[in-house]
Amino acid sequence: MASNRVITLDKLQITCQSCGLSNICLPLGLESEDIERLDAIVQRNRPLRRGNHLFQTGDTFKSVYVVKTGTVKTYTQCPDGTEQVIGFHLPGEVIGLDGIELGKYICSAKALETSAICEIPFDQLETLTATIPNLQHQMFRLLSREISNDTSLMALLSKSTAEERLAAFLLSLSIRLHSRGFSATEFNLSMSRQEIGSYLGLALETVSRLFTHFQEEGILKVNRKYVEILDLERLYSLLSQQTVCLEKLRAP
Amino acid sequence: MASNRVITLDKLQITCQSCGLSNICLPLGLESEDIERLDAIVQRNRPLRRGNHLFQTGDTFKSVYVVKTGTVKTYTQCPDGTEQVIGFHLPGEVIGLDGIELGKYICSAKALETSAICEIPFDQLETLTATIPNLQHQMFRLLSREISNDTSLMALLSKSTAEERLAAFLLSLSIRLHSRGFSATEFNLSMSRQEIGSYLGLALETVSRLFTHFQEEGILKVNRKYVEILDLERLYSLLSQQTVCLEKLRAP
DNA sequence: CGTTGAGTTGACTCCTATCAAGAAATGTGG
DNA sequence: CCACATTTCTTGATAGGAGTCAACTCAACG
Repeated sequence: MASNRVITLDKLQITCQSCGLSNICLPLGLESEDIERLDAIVQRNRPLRRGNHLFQTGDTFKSVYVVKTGTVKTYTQCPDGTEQVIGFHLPGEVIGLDGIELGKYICSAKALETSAICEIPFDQLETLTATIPNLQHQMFRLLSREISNDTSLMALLSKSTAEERLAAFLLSLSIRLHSRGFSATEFNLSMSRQEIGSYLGLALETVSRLFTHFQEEGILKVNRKYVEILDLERLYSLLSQQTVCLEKLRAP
Repeated sequence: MASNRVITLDKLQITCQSCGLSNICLPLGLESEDIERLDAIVQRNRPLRRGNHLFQTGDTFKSVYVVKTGTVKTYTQCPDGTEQVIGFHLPGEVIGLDGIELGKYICSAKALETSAICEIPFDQLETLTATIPNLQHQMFRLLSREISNDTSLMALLSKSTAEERLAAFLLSLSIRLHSRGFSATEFNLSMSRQEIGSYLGLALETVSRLFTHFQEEGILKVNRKYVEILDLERLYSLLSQQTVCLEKLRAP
């Protein structure tokens, strides 16, 4: 069942640039003709501008999406009107998997900055997975990873202090950006303090205070949205106490 | 692709009593011969006694499990030794899906009381899903549901007060037990205050205080592990404010 | 019948939310 | 390009919810 022609990372990126899903398929490898078949169903829509929605809560589930560039946040609206941020999705990450169960999206997805998104019609993907065992396995892995990530985040939210949460958040961003070829130590936050707070279960003022606190400690250099991590070790050490190992915070 | 012979609930339960997975497959229906094939790979091991492990963190992932009777908790060990409860799994619910990604379980699963568990070897299941499109779809749905549930729980943990958390927890139990034919208003808690607290991100003392508080309010009648919900409406109204709709808390 | 672990209750402290005001950046229209 | 409006961010003061520590009760079990 294992592929006899395993594609290397470089080859894969060239062959299937359009869809981050290929990265997920990598570990077991897919035959190049299979990659072409996957590539064939991937739609490249025009870039999504800041503030525009990819889908909204309740929309009929039709596709999963892969972020190519930019950042997308997913969120739900609480009964009282406030929004609850579910996640931030960076390049290479997949959105919309939670819509499979009920056939409609249970959250909304909005671009935080101009973002290029690939769309993969799910019925076509399912047809493909049924005929490519490896792809099916990678899809299961992808879904399983989502579950693992959520589990880690739940642990973080239920156990940790504000300081630990923000440290974990920054390190998660660092790791994920680095894995996509960006700098691990300096980046622009595309989300507001409010959105970070909502995601981490903190008030926006607390987030703001922690940024200045980390800066005073010499751990960060913060200028509005621009963050530079000066002392990665210290940041890591902040969550060594109770927090589940960060390996699990590594995102899709 | 849709089945021409849709199995009814009764028929299904008789045909495939051994594995709760069939309940998940219901919505789209499976042909009875397919159900037999699914049934054939399900292993019925001897019951797990209280305190015994189904698997532990780091064990090689081989199977997913379905609780038939009893309760199983999943948890991880924090670096400092304390345990973080991930979930409580009631009859009909599936365990171990988070192990797919890395090929090893990322949490431990332990019986809270004597429990009957079905084991489904995952490689065999994958072979089957590749040849039964409906089953593949149901597996995707099952994984997607896990993600949705986790999302709801994250929202609960990051936004809600202790009161809302415990109310949501009790209602979740109520709904899940009821859907399996048990009473929605009275049941035995198979987990300790400590474990509830860990799951909800609260101190055990807080959980205890809330139980007495709910009792004083006439919402519950509590006797140690035995809980009777006297006023379901009031319990619901406690989480109507910010909490994401409970529909999502309904578990696997 | 003593021992052990779970659960309850109280007192106190601390973390973080909330309220409020000001500063900085961003956007808009003339 | 500049003044004004708006949003975002920062910082301070205050209060409340939940954690922690500690003592006590209760049930289970040998």
